[in-house]
Amino acid sequence: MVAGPTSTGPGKERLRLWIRLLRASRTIEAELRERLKKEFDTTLPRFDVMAALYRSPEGMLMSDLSRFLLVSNGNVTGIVDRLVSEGLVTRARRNGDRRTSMVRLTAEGSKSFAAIAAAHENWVGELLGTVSEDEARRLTGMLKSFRSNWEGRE
Amino acid sequence: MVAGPTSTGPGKERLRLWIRLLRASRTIEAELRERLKKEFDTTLPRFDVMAALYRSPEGMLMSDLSRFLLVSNGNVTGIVDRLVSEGLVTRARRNGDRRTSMVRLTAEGSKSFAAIAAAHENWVGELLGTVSEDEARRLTGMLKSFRSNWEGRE
DNA sequence: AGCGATTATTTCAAGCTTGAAGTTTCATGA
DNA sequence: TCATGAAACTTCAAGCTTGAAATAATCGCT
Repeated sequence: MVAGPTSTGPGKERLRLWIRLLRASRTIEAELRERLKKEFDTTLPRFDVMAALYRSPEGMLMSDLSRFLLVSNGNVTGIVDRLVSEGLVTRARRNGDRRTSMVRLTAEGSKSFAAIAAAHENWVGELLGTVSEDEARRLTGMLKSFRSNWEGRE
Repeated sequence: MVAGPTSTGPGKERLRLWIRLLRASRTIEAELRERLKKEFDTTLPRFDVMAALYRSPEGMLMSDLSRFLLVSNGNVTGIVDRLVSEGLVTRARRNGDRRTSMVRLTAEGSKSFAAIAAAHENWVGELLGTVSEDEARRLTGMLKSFRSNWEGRE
């Protein structure tokens, strides 16, 4: 996924884009992962789950989480298990539907996340520092239109 | 890594870009992974290693591979182990430095990769079909300049 | 020659990830 | 009511991933 196209031709331009896209996100992701580990002794998947929950104080279902984070159900189960055992989130059984449980940040989890998120935002600002504000806006715009087109496919 | 910034402000534009970048690459990556599995019964990491080797008929060292693919040494060991056991690549001990071995595609591996790569290129063309050729070129350009700035940091 | 540092690689534990199979609960229509 | 199917979730095996520790071979220096 990281090697480039070996020749020129019609479909090559998009392949080139894909390679670049992947290398950029892997590079940044690796750097963020390393810093999360070193500075906060946590991981990217845990951060992702906490970020989602932070936006939803009322809580989220397991299936909400997996849909939002673009990962499988079984995956979320494991990550939430670990977060629960660390006291950062809770699974609250509901009265209505006993199959489901609302996952929420604990007070400690919320406090912990706020601190990590602040550092995270600064890191991203630093790592993407060479991209100008204007360029960032244009890139974001293109990626956004890609996304909405994607969602509207059969 | 997938949730968005919750407020507006100075550093938010790059954070927004990062979120979009990550969601786009995860989306495409998931689709490619699924197709590689279904159509060719292989995985993205195996494909990546084979793609790197395909570009270097003379072979690559394990450390060349891990550097090129942006993954750890131990990681490559496992993937190459599996490719060797499938008869797709070989580890050739060298006369000179007995610590190292040249990893090469076998004839079967090379043939197999060529077929997969052709399908892969078509998939990427399809998945990024909504991005115009011109947009693709501009996006690639921005990502390329990000990359070269990145490499030039201390 | 020999010793300490460096380099290339493997091994390992812990955690992430998927997809498939299994469990429990709910909804629906005969 | 109650069976049948759908929905929410968990479990599991296999593979990916990292970072640290262990091995082995080479290099540089005296």
